[in-house]
Amino acid sequence: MTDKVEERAIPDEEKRLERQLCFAVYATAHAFNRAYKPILDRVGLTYPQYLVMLVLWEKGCQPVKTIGEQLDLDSGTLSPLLKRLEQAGLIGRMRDPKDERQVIVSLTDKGAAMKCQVNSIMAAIVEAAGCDMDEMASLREQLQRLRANLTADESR
Amino acid sequence: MTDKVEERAIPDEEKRLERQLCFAVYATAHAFNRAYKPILDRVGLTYPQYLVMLVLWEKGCQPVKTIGEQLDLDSGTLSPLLKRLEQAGLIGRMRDPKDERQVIVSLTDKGAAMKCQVNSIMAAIVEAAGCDMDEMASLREQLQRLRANLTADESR
DNA sequence: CGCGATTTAATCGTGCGCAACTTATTTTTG
DNA sequence: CAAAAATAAGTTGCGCACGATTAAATCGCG
Repeated sequence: MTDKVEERAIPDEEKRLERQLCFAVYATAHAFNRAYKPILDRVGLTYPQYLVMLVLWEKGCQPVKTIGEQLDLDSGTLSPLLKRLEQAGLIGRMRDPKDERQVIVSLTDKGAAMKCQVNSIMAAIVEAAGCDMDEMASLREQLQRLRANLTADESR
Repeated sequence: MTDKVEERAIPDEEKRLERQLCFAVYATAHAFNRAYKPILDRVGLTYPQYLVMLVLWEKGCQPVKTIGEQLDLDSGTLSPLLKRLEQAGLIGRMRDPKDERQVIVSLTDKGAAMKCQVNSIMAAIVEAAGCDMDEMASLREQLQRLRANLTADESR
């Protein structure tokens, strides 16, 4: 009733470790978000919007579908997000004449021009992360593997 | 020339790497969420709600503030979340008589009983992650360091 | 050719996550 | 002691995420 605290302090080492990994990913994602926020606020983007812009800067105009595949997001998330980017004058959207189901997302001049600012954004984050390149590469690879495992498992 | 494509494909090695790390964390967090979802659906919890329950199972009843410190969440996130857990009959909330500003969150019998189910939940995720313990420990440590860097930088 | 199945976006409802603000209760301090 | 500052929780507004549904266009198969 008041104190059943005794046996729950260290339930099981392996489970404890697992908890900390999933939580570490969760909390680090939030920390990244917070680190990006003040920087992205200056250019008027949210972090997911910035990711979409990165895709467009790198790969050029493309349908909503392929953006979603690269970012692992569906139309339920992307449609309103893209609408906001369009209202901000950074992207344009038009139906593909070859396949009217698809909406091709393209950069406006304003959106393309914003690419110049990406250098200072990334530099600020790299500094905030405080990792050397080897560390970053190693961490990224491990996360990619973990993510692949989790995603593969999902299909069962 | 043909170099033009290469130049565009890899604008700058360091920046490209950074993009992949922040995105890797972002996407892995989503992958964890999706991996947990079908499992947690069965017990009627969301992933953040599960994290709150983990804190309560481990440390016992405590004020909203300390839950927030451990999960890095503020009252704006926790208040409605705790309200839902209360409505689900898993936790209770009452003002601390010693300091009426604080609300002490406690487990109900139903909430405490749910702890038994955590074993199968964690086992399923560990299997889905497909990592051995060393890998998990290493990854967790790197993420904790990264998160600490990002958070420390924030205060500047 | 026609009609059902599939594909692509958009919409809706729910639940975070967080900044900004509000309210209530200490705590500090002049 | 009383006014001001600090603290804890809740509320509001906005923007993701995502499941479920809808609508339109295309594909495929008889």
